[in-house]
Amino acid sequence: MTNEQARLQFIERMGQQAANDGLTRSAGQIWAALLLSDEMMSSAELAELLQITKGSISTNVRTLETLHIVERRFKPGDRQDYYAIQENPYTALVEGQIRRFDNANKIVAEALDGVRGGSAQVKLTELARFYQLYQQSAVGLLAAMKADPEPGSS
Amino acid sequence: MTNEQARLQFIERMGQQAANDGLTRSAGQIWAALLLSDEMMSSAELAELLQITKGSISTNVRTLETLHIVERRFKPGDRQDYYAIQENPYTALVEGQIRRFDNANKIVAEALDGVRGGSAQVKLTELARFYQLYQQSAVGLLAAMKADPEPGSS
DNA sequence: TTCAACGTTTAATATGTGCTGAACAATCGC
DNA sequence: GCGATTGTTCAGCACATATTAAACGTTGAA
Repeated sequence: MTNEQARLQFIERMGQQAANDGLTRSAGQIWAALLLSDEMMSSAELAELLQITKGSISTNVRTLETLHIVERRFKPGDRQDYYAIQENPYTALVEGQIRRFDNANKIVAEALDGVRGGSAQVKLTELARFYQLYQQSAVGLLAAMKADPEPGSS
Repeated sequence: MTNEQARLQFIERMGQQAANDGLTRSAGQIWAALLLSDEMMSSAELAELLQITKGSISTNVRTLETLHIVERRFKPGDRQDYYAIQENPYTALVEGQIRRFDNANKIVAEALDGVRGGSAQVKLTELARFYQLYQQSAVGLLAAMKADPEPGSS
């Protein structure tokens, strides 16, 4: 398999994977393209490479920005916006997951407050325990990632 | 808030949460209803409580079965199928997540094999490292859950 | 055998969502 | 100011998916 084929395949697979994780296929493809690129890329370049309209690039890049995966950069004297992968993109993802566990914990805690009944209490407590363990695990992961920042060569 | 209101609210919220996690709203509602119920429930009971047709109950219960969250039970001399939450429903969820990380790792590993180019190698290695750390975290969580099986009272 | 009850499957419908293409706003060079 | 370039927004369309309603197969009782 040529270098080019490997790149296109990776872009396609990241698109599929993103679509399974709540993002859009285009967002995953943009992510992959920026991972593979040595330089930051303009939206025109992304649109040409991925065969996506600039409108879709705009919206998808915005969601990747809010997820702190992609950041917008500028070249002096150049009106175009450029995009690149952020410095530590994955800590933000784990932090987002932790926030979601917070929400889940709230739901279960409120249910435990208001619901009476024998085995329901038991099973809700099990569910709450699961969410708490999962959250602790995510917090530990985040700490490990921050302790070992994988200092990006450059 | 009455006991009944708290139950309905929990069912509704679990439905929303499930819809955000790749399941359907109905699947989340069935899950919640079985969590709250002291006894196992028939599909007729579920359909009546959740206002869902028996067809939808059938398909959604099947997906919950394949996820090892719900199991099908029978009463002697009763032709109806009954459903209940499985014994340790959450270990199976973590195991599923671990399998998904396996897949992600494969994608990145193959990309690392085939892609040449300066910073791409670095960033792909970072991504691989992230997936590996995340997977280790999930494996640790699974071990913790199995070590502390939260022996369901009864 | 016949009928009733139950679970499954499937076609049709409804609903949500992503993408496109065009209109719009903003900015820079001339 | 004017035209060109760029990013954003939005209506319309296309597609995927969940739900329903009905048909079907199966099973058990009379």
